[in-house]
Amino acid sequence: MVESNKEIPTIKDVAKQAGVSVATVSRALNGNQRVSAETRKKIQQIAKDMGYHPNLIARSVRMKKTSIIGVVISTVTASFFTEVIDSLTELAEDNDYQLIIARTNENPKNEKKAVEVLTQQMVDGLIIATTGHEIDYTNIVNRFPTVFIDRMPTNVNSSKFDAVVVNNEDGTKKLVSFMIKFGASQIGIINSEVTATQNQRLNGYKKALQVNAIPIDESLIKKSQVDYSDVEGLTSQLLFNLRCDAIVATDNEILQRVLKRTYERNIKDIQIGCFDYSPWMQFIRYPIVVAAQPTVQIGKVAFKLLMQRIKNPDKAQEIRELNTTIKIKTK
Amino acid sequence: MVESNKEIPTIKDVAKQAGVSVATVSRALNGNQRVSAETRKKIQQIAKDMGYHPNLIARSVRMKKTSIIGVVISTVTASFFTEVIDSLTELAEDNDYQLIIARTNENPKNEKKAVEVLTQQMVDGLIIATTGHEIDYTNIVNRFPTVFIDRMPTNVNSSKFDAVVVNNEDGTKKLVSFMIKFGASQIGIINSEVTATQNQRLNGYKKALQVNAIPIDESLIKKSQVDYSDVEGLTSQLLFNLRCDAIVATDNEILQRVLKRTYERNIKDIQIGCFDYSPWMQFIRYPIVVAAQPTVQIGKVAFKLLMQRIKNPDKAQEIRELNTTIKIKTK
DNA sequence: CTGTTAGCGCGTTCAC
DNA sequence: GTGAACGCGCTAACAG
Repeated sequence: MVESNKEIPTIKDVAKQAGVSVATVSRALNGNQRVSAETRKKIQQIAKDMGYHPNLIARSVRMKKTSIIGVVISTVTASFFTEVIDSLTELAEDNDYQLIIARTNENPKNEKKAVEVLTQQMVDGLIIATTGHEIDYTNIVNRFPTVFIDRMPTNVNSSKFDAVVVNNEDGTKKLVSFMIKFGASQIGIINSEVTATQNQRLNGYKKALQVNAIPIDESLIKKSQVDYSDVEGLTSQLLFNLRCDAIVATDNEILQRVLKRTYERNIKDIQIGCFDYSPWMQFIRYPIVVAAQPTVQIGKVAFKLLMQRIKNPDKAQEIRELNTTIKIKTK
Repeated sequence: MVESNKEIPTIKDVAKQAGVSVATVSRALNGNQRVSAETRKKIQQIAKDMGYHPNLIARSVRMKKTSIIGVVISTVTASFFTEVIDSLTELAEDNDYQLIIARTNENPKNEKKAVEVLTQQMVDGLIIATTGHEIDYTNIVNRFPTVFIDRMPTNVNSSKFDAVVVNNEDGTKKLVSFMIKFGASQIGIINSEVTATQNQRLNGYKKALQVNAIPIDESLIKKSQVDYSDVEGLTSQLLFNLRCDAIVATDNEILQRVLKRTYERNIKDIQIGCFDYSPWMQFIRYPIVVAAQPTVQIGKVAFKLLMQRIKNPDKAQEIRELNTTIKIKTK
């Protein structure tokens, strides 16, 4: 067993080995300064031989730039967020940034803690999917370049931030209109009421009914518990008591529980509407209309806006609204 | 619009405001030293009023401890990895660590780059799902506490690392045995050959056949392209030319393409075997046997082993092998 | 072209 | 109990 040297060489070690000052090493390795080609070559060789790599943390405190972006999301296990993160990760790699991801599980306390830790880490910027529960982001956005995604903050007395959101209302509106076109007449909806997003989706449902001259029946509108424990029961109500021929599930957690019940009860004919496309949906028994969120695009726009604000913290605020795409599986 | 002060207060600012030295502020805020209760109270109050938070980056260079763990995985979009990451995130939160996640997309070049960047960030430890393509980790594991997950490194001349892997061979062996028990006799398998993991899964398939006295027919063993472009064609071969009544897909990417073809061709009776459970699987038309990997457990064990090695870098090597759990959907 | 000096923000001697 | 001085590893300013 080779007992390798555990010490990590510093710029000082390289300087000593090369018989020059640390400043010269720094310049030689960072390229952009004037150093004789000869000494540069020599220093590069020695650095390589010693396995020297600059300590990015030390550089960060000196440069007041960490090249780290803090990302705050609800959970990594939801496809919407994994896809956004995947998109952000790719952009980060291309631009030499690192991502630190924190999750809230929709709990404002976790969100506060997450933002606090990230700012203490001196991140160069923040990308946040806020729970929106009255957290005051005024000081944060004034000090750190910040882009909100998915949901707008509700309580910020500053315009020094950007945002990229999805037109959820329009999404459900298109969604439900398609379902009606495909023959649905008694359409139930189950949402979860946690976020503003969810309410927007409900509004879209109502608008679609209005546009199609279908009266809004409040008994067809169900809100589930935050832990989704009652979704299956609500599904039964919609199916059997209220004779629905179609159900809209406003997110995938709800959708899976709806399907669990309809499969159990061996329901053959029902139309399903939902948000957030997953490739698994093509194997579901029913016709299904999906409002797919532009996750990759959200990542791209958020990253771009963040880069711009990092470059110019006082630039004008930009709020971008993106649209969903409807995907249809007709049985 | 309130124009808030953009400057982030440092320990120096607090000291000046309180009329004490920075040393006293540091002591007062970090608790553990001897400071008069009076001045401590006062300093804490002032710090709070000023919105002071310690600069963790600066602290890191001083303490030679970043409280950051680097995680290297294949992709964030695969459920196996998201579940492991979710588990790790929870443990990190509980222990005041941050996670920086880098992805390889199974490309050794990306892996090398990722590890390089993370070590330059002076992470306190590494958790790595290596592509296993001959990367020499000797120097890395000698310098940084490292735990490998999912796959063992192939080329390390040191035992200063730990690992937690899954018994893939046993997984497929159990999986296929169940399929046989449920009536399958002509069982095809499609795997992707990229990683050692995949080969182990193939071996388990062969062992299961042996144990059940079914001759191994090499023509039923298919390896797909890395981009999975030929999976659907291979599925057709297994179905129509080779008359399979069961197909094993060694990961979810393959599985989805197999299903795509069987649905297209309106296949009614076929048995499916696969790795990595997803809740969506309960809505698939066919009987299905899944070897579920213990993702949460993998995260827990990996984190624990890492903590132990951080505490004692010279401790004895531990290689943990965990088992899959079989989940069955009988139509 | 290169070395010396200074300082980023912090925690820790070592005096008083 | 408190302050002055030092150093973590690095880059930038100023000399020469």
